[in-house]
Amino acid sequence: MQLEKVYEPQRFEPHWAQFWIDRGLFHAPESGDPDRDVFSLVIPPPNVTGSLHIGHMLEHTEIDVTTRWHRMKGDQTLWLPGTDHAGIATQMVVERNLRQTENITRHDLGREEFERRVWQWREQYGSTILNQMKRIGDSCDWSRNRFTLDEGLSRAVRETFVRLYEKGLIYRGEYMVNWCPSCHTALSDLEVVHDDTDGNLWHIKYPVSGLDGRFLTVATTRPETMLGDTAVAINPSDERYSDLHGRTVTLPLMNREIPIILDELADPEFGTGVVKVTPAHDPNDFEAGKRHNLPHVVVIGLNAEMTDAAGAYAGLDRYEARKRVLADLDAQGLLEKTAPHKLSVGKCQRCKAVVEPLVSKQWFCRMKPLAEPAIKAVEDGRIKFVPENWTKTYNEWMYNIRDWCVSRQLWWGHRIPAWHCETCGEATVARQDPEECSHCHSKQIRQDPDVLDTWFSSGLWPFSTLGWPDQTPELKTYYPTTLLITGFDILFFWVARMIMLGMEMMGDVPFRTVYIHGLVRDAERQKMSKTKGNTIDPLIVTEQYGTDAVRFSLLRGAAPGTDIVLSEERMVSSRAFANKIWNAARFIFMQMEKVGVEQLVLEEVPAEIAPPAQAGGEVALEDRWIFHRLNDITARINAAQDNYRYHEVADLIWGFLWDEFCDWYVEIKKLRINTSLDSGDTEAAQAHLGNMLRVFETALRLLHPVMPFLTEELWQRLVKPSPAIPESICVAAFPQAGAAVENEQAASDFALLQEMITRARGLRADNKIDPNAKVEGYVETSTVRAAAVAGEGNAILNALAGGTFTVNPKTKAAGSSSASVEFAVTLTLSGTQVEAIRQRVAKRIGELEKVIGSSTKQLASEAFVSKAPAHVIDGIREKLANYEAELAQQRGALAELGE
RNA sequence: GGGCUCGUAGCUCAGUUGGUUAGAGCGCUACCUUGACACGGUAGAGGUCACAGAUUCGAGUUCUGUCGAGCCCA
Repeated sequence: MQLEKVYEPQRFEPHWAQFWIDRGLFHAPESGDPDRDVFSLVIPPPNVTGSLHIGHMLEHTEIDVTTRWHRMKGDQTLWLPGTDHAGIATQMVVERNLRQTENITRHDLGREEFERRVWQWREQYGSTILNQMKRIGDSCDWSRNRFTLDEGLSRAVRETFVRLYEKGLIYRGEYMVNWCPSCHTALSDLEVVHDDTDGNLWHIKYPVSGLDGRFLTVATTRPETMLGDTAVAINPSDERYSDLHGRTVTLPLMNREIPIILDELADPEFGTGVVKVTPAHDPNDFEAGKRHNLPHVVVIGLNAEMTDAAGAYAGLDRYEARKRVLADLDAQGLLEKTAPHKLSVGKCQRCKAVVEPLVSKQWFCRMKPLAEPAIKAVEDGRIKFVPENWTKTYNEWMYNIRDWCVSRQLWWGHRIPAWHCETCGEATVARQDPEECSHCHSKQIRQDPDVLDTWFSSGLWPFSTLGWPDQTPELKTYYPTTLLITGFDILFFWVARMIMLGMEMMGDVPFRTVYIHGLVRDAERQKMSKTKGNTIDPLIVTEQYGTDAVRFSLLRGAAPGTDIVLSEERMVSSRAFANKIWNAARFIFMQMEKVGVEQLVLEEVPAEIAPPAQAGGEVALEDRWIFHRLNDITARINAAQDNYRYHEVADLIWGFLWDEFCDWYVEIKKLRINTSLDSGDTEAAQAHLGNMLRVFETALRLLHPVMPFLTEELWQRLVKPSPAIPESICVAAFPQAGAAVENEQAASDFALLQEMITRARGLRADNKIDPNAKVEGYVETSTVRAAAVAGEGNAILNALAGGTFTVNPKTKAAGSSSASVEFAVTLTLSGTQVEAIRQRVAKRIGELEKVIGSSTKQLASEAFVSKAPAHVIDGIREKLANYEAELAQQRGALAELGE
């Protein structure tokens, strides 16, 4: 079988993506198998309006790697996909569409027709991201795809709302909320983003009534709200104003008498110590207003325009009103000063409009009682955060939690299941649409027009997607889910709420571990954003470099707790790695052809690594070594997977395949197979090839979770299909380390051989020998082991160092040498360039003297010898002896050169 | 104001409980188109681990402080 010369992922990725889905390889059965562990995970549901961005790609890569690893380990594995309905975002998209195509608003259509249009839109575009996920190979159980507005999930939302209402955890009332004047809805605190902005602090003089010429100066950042002032406050302890207690001031521009109240709200240290109080337009003032029974004067309306109560300013936009108010105050000599001031301005997360604090009637969810069990679940370890320092952030927020405004004035979402009675004014909250008021039995009821915050339904995701409120087998099998992988930006929005609602509704945690991934940044460590134009489109780079290379690039940076730097360079090098593997396979297939082996025939695909076969009567050194190494990285990769150390998984497999397998093992097998065939020993050639195939096949399985496409393509070509063999590498056993091939002796012997080869090559380079020229030389050994290794590895040394080396010859010709602890390798050369060698040897002697000095000093220290553990001391003694042995040899070599 | 994270090779980053001469990728230098691969090979250069103290026989790793960068909450 011939492979193309260069790795071209576009040729096979779409094929395998479809293959996995067609064969149902990611399908999770509804019931548990008592003999297998269960691994379950729900996707952080992407926004239905969205398309895949690089952040998703990272998140999905980490999820997919973990999921594929568990599946291959034999766990009963479920990755449940889906999308959320994204109330505001979706409504905005469809409204924009209506405006552009038909020049109408949703109000022109009416609620019912608008909702129909949104569903229509969703049918047409809502699967974009799901299709993209299929293309990049996300190993989801697509038969369980869910949407937050599905019938079942809507039932879950309704059940939850009613239960919480019945427990008194949901209430309705007039409170100050964050109002987005552009989206026309209330927002929760979390949906408001704060921007530090340059503004002004305006000092305004309010005349004190009855004291001619006496003023109280207030400082404010929002002068337009003064029109709604119903008091000014001073601190009760502030002696500057103690004579004004009980008096009133005249509100400028409005000529309204308002009281001077005593309240802690006024900070004597800040500004003049006097603050204006506008209960209808500021959350702190709202509270103060409650304390002092102050009236509310609403001067800014839902459109951010001044209301009739604003008198002469009625109808103006809030910022226009600000200008006019300031101008008028100035004209009356009441504007004392304007000082630049930095302030934090709340904006709508969605549309960036400046949020207006307004009093309105909304539904709230009481958080404290829900937070308690959620705090406890993390405290006692039933839920673990990775990295664990997120626990602190989580606790911080949970301990200071405030009630959650859950109603939204939108048309797209779960309608609040409450009916208001026009007769008695009470609300009926019910699981089934009621016919009459449950309080007075009036038929004059109508449903609350509001919908719920999208996060309310997302908060139920880990169990609503499994069928709750029905007690389904899936719920029993897969809840609590094993793991959640998500970003820190939705820790409060989503993770915390899932924990609270999971504890409340299910009586158990929604997941046992929360892995928080980092942020993808560009090569300059900048956040990626559309406005900066530095985004990397995963679909484009996937086409360019291959999905596997993009995944690999992301993973290599994904050390827990760090951000991920992604650059073209990285993807280029990952693609180079993929190409390297591709070409290793290409070489292997060529050898198979040469030896007459069509495909790798396996009786099974075992998890544990079995010992290599003998070739020519013995197990070759390189086989003993590579199987040991394979076993070692298998153990390390499993451990790294277990601890979400994705960067380590990637690095380990890279190092093994490139540095050990390709650079050493394959080079040696090249020699072995050729030698065997040249001498007509087909059996030996087959044995050598067989071992190489087994190592490669096992490595492909180790690599599969990380690079699913490339490994599937090669595995399918390599392994001969049979009923005993899985139909895909994605369900073949993940390798497990065992004692059978552990061989520390082979590891250190091979390392010694590598050193001989490297030193011989170094001599070639130092002496500027033509890389194609064959050299002559010899190896002298000072230990029994080194002699054995040099003997067994002689052919390898000759091949890889390009020459003929004898071992411990009786007569030695002069040449340039490189000496190590256990051996010296010498090139016999005519016209040796001694100086280069001399310099290198001298440098090495310097290094050795330095470390010998520090080791000797350390061993001479009474404190060290008496307190350090024995193995550390022994280690240093041994090392010191080695240094000294090598130093003696180096000095000898230097002396020879000097002659 | 409170909290979190980071400062290690030219660049981007690893370095799990303190322990023998601190690693990788990219970049750089020299040489090599050798029948898997130039998306390659071989050899090499490059680091006072931000700074100052402390603990310890021993600190990139622990503690305190300083400086610098970023993020979250109020």
